[in-house]
Amino acid sequence: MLSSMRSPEELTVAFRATGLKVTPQRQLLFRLLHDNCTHPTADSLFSEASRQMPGISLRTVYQTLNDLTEMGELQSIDVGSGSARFDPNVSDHHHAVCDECAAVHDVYVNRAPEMRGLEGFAVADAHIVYRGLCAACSGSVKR
Amino acid sequence: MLSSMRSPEELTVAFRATGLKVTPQRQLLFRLLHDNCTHPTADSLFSEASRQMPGISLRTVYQTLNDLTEMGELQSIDVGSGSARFDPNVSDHHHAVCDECAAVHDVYVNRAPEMRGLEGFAVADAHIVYRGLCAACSGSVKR
DNA sequence: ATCCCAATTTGCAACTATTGAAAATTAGCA
DNA sequence: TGCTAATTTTCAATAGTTGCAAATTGGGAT
Ligand SMILES: [Mn+2]
Ligand SMILES: [Mn+2]
Ligand SMILES: [Zn+2]
Ligand SMILES: [Zn+2]
Repeated sequence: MLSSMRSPEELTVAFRATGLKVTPQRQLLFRLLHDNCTHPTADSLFSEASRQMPGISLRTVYQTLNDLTEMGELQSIDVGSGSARFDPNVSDHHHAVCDECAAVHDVYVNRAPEMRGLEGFAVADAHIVYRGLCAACSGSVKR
Repeated sequence: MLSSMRSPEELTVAFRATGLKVTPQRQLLFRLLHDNCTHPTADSLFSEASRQMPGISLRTVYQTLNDLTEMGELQSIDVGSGSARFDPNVSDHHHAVCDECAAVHDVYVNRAPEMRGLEGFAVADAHIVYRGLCAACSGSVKR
């Protein structure tokens, strides 16, 4: 059910097995993404990566994210915030975006909703984006 | 229920009442958008507008679309196709995007799905994007 | 019918997110 | 230790959209 990206160690093996090289840049990104539930953007990952490896290029971050996505280790999601968010949680789930702090949370729906207007449409995928205020932000309402 | 953008005539009155001018450019866009269920992009509207009014600028199209959106006459939707789609149907509904022809169809859901992971999240809005093959495209599958 | 001026349009530069291309570097094997 | 294909870096280019300033104009006032 919960299908998560493989660990840095497993990815190292998997990459080499496919003829892909395991570079320090890639290893760093494996680590930054592992168990990362913040739904980071390429740029936020680049910022953190730069701190740990000054000189790493944004292009490499994009490249690696795209590679991992093609391999099915990552999911690229679009919540309408302008830039893609990357998600090591590749299980079938949805997202809630806070209008205040922009945090992205996972949402699991049990049963698909009944819909009208999809007669004849062969649904391959459905993604729900909820917007509103997260628990932290709605708790700290200024009133 | 079905809340649609007002007619060109009604918008003309509404605009003037607000101190906004009714220019030929705006009138043209009022007409192009009225009853338009194609979920057009700014650029597709610009193309059609240019045909009827050579010289109109893309900037004006964006400006007018943004104004109408702020006024609640239009809805700007993001189905992940790179550019915003504008929808004169401002009722609460969802969308199905064809992976083959990129057409965007309206979808109405009766009952919201049960979800998990939203404890404490104050949902202000939810939007579902379905992807797959539309009736036309799944009918003409090449096999 | 004309004036006037705030609103609008236009033209174009700037901006953000992402990708393309080519040169420089390097992982991993022989 | 060398070799070479894979990777990284650099930087230009692209798409969609917005910012800004100069030129134009709708529509009320005269
Ligand atoms: Mn997620
Ligand atoms: Mn619609
Ligand atoms: Zn929040
Ligand atoms: Zn189709």
